[in-house]
Amino acid sequence: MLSEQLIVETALRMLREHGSAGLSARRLGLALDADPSTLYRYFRGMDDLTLAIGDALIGQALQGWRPTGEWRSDLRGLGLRIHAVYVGHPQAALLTANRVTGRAHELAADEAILDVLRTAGFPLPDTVRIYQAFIDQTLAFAALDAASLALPRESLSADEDMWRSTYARLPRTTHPRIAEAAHLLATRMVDSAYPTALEMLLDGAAAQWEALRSRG
Amino acid sequence: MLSEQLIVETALRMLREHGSAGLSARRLGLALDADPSTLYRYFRGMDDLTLAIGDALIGQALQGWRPTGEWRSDLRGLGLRIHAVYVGHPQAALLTANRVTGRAHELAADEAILDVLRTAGFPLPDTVRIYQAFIDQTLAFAALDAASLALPRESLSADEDMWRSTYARLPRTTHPRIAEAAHLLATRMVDSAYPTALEMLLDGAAAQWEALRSRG
DNA sequence: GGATAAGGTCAATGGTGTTGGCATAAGGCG
DNA sequence: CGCCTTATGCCAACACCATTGACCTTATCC
Repeated sequence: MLSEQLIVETALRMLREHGSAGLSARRLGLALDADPSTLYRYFRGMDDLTLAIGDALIGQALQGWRPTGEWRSDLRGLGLRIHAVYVGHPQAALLTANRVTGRAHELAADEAILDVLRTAGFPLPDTVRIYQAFIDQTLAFAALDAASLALPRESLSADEDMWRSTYARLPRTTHPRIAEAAHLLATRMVDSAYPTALEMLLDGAAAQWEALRSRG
Repeated sequence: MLSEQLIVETALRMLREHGSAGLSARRLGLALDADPSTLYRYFRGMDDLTLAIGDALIGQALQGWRPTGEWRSDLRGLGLRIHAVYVGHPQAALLTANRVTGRAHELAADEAILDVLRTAGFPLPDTVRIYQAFIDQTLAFAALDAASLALPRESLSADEDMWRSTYARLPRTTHPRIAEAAHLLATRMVDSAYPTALEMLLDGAAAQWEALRSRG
């Protein structure tokens, strides 16, 4: 009746509906119509469940992805996919974005990224360096963007209101620069800065590739 | 006897010593030799205390900073200072890096960044865009770098060990790319990728400044 | 048909944030 | 001086949390 997959799916749904503080063994058991202690038959604890949720996100990002052979568009696609899935599950992303799960889907993603770079002809040291910069930047922006999406709903303290209640009402005498920019800061971009940053990173990698190519 | 500042300082010390899960109202009260409920005379709740901790970090980063008038080095200095303070308090950074406190020091930091750009002659829309990219990138990397420093100590699950126990032992048949890179991945950089990414962002801003200057 | 093991329940333990009521002490003011 | 107000701290309690060990089905294999 119960299964690891069903539990993870239910947990993801609860995170979406009740916020990242709404996930607890008790509530999860209630949603599954099972005793909370039952969950410990499938996971060592809530932390283990958290890692499983994170791995499910990565798996969802990689689903259906196939390398094209053009390393730049492949990396772009992988980064945007991972970022999109995390932003699509903000509460879950907050819990998992900075964890190393070591589970199947995460390993597959790392293998895929490394394979794209190696197949393109990058030497091993450069591959590892680019890989680290690429995955770190992707997850860092994913976590930040997820946080701004997840926090307003989860808590009534609502950081979002801060922009209207505090920033927009600061007197020009004490904070002139914020005051003059208030109307622009209030309508702050919902679009993430990640795509731009990703393109800049790919530019750097391309320059390196050209340098290698010219030297032979 | 008690004071807001004393409570925040004690909380920072507890976070450093006992990890980010070791901060609780009860333990904090114990460390201050006061009843947990006393804390609610100074803060609306633990979330309010969290925001105060975050603002203390920003205040620490700005302490002693003065603008030189050269916008590029000013921004670089601000970014590196903020990043360094967050990485220096990893457990506290994890709790606060993606929150908007709306308190005095945060407002001062935002005012300082905006002032640097406006004084340099950037138009208002460009100023706001660069400001957002700059602060988001700084905080995103700060949070990610802090996470990798904070997690190993806080939990015995130790993501750090994952690299040795899992990644380094993957068979070449199923994960050839990880296997060949394992020795490089194991000795992964302790250095953050933030300085490089920051310089790239400043490059972009400089290019924009040149374009504005050539047009008049 | 009986042993074995898996899957689920129950009750209990020790932790958490938070609240309301009560005590005490300090300071302002007639 | 005496009183009143306000601030500050303590105590007891509430509702929630993760986790565990003992128990009870139920199905499956030999």
